Amino acid sequence: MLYDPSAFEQKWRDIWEEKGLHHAVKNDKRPKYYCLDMFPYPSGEGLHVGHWRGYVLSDVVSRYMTLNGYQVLHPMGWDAFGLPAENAAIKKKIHPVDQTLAATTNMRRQLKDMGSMYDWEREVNSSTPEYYKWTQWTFLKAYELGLAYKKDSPINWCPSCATGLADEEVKDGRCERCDSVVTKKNLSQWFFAISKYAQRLIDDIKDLDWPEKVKKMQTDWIGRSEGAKVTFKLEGCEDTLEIFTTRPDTLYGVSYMVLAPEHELVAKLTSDAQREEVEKYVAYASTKSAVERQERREKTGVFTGAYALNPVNGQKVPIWIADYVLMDYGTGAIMAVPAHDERDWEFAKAFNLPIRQVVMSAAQAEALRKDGIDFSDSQAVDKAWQEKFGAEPYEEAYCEYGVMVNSQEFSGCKTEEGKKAVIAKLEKAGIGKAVVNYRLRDWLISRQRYWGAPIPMVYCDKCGIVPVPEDQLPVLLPHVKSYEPSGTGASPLAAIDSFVNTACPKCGAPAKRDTDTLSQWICSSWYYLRYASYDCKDKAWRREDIDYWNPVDLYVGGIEHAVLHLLYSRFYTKMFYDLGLVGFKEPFKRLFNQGMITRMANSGRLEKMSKSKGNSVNPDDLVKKYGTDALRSYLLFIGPPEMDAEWNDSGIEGVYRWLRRVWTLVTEGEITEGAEKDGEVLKVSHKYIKRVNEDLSRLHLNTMVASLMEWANFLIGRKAPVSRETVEQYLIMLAPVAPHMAEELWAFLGHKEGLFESRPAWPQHEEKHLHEDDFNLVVQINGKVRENVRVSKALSKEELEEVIKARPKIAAALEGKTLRKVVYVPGKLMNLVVG
RNA sequence: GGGCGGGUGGCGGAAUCGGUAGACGCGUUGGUCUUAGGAGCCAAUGAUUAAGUUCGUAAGGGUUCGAGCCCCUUCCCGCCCACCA
Repeated sequence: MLYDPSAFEQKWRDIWEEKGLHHAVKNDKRPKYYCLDMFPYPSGEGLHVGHWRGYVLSDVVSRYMTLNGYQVLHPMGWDAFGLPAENAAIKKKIHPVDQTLAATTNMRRQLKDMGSMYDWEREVNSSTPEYYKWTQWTFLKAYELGLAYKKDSPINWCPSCATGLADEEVKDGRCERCDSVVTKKNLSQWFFAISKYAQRLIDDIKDLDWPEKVKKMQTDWIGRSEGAKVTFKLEGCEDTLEIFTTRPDTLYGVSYMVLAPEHELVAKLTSDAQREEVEKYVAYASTKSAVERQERREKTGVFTGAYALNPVNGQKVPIWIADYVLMDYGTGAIMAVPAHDERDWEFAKAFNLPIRQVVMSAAQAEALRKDGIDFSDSQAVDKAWQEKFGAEPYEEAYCEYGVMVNSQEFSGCKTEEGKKAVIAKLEKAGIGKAVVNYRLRDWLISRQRYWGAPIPMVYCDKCGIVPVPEDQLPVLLPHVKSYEPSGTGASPLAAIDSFVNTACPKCGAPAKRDTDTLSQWICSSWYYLRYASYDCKDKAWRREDIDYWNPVDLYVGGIEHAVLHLLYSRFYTKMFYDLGLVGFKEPFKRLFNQGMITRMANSGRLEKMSKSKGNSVNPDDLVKKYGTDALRSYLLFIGPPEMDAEWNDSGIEGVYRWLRRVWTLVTEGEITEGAEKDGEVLKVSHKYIKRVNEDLSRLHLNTMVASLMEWANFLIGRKAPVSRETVEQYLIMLAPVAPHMAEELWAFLGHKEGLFESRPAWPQHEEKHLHEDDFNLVVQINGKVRENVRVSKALSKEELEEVIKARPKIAAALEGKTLRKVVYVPGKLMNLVVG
């Protein structure tokens, strides 16, 4: 029979849909498995084969789990709000609602063509009022918990997207979406206090079954560092200056201070003589974007004319301003220790500031120890160090740990211990304390764009900021013709009077709505909960639904979300946990990041597949030519799923041929009824059953397909009848990869009920079939393979030695040599070491 | 500059533990079938050699009976972070 996938693939998709096989229902007799794909944004360009890679992987797992008796939830939906969708709509001059509808219609059709077992009844679309009503509700919950606050501050501003951005959305000083250089803008904006959760986000990630790379990226992004806050007195001024340092042990080496140009004390401190120069520098620094800052590595800065006093030795040190100190990290001010910090070193060199060494290297300490210096006598240490090393030229900053020197009573103390000792001294004096500082900053969630969920807040002259009561949700996004961003920092919604003007929910007086919309990252921070309780009308979710389905067992998606979506979702889950709304602290138990599909682009380089780069491959054409099963198989076979893989147009031919050969074997070969009786077939089949199961459990789906190919090659190559049992085992294991063909052949074998409907037992290998009396002994001489000998497993090492020594080839090699050693790896290899 | 991955035939990639390097597939070559073949089927396919052999996992060194795998040095590619005090 001819292998013609177009003749049956659609038929089976219709049958699965008709019978509701993909609809996940709670079933307490079966264990549940929640397999989730990161939902895509509805792009007018549709899906290319790069998108399919992750979806095929999650579908194979879902189908595998289904056939293994699990109740599987495998949903799909649309991350429809947000910049990409809105920009696409603007470009096409259509309304985002229409653009979304057109794109989802096309993409849903494409996803159905994949044969994925998505439960379409649970489909969500984040841009529908039914969904964003609850997105707004999550904002109110955050507000209720004190996690949402409004702040007037300089924010990341993308001039091209005309909206504020969260720190996570800025990459290399550029907008993550459009690559424009990000600037700063002063706006009053809503933030989520994600930094309050910094420690919990670090602690709980450790136990997750996630790629170490992602865990590390996220942990580094949160950026915990331990150190001290130290208060410096200022000369001739009542104010004090607070700094953060991770090296309190170098406090005696401070030779100047630096404030960020934006620091609030700058104006106050600056002397009249320096004022003009300082103001010029502040103005200059404010115009520089993050990108420009990176381009110029030479240090710049200006002396303020003011001095601070070192709290431990009273030394007078000059205060400078420089843009290498960042306003939004630590306290926006540092103590500079050029001898032991590279950046301070460069600055001190550039401006000829003093450099004082207060840490000696481990080598220097060792030399002093050899001289018999008593490290508990700090004066002796200072004296000895001065005599031996004091005159040594100092070529660069010494940033390692070592032993303190020139540090009064701390000299001779190891720096690790010195940290604690210095902090203790500062604490006692009330001018410092140990603190933990995080790099993670609060999450900016206001967007000055139209296509998002309106922030459910009202401003009343009398009552101030008033949250919209839950029963008045959703705050509907008005349907308007003109929605382009204003670019001024005001949201397009601000120009719509009927939207802006409302009554205060508290006092009823005329009031105004917040006109910004919520970042689309909020929509995707809770959708995995909505899938579990998709039909709940009066709440975001029913507790019993999420108690059954959540957390997600396997989450599949791209690594680009390592510190965006995945961080936000974890934060949101912890917030819900604190509110008692969910019973778990982490949303995704296991994470899998599929690699990109690359292909030669217009640029002449291998690049990630995308329509704009001119290197995308449309799955629709391939489905037409080879069928869905072949495309699915090729996307698995192309390489290790977690690694990038290069698309090869002729690669799909290979898997297509394999499927066709299997098809021919079943439809044209002779199949004997009943169990497998041929010992050779049993042995080989069970070897492959074992291999396929191992590959599946480790998600090595490329070698899983290779194993299935080898198994088929064996069965076909025998040119002998195959038993029904073996064929059925093969089809069941093929089913997750090529479900349509597996079903069609299952029916061909006479089954009345479909394969996925009846869920036949998943094959497990039996050790007894794998047992062999003989094995291939690899014979090596001095580590080089000389021969392969078929021998009995019953033979001892000594007996085997006799056997191989009798082989002419080996005997010849041993002739005239002394046998020094025999290494035997039982059941595998024997190495004769001769000299 | 820092961190994390990688580097294996003409190509994509195999190789659970340190034990036959190159599975599987593409491509190529030859054969077969055919009116035809850009279909199918069969066979060969790391380099070298007439063969035995020898050489081969980015380069160099080390540990080991034995190294793609472990250790050291260097080079190249990718990703992430980047003046984070």
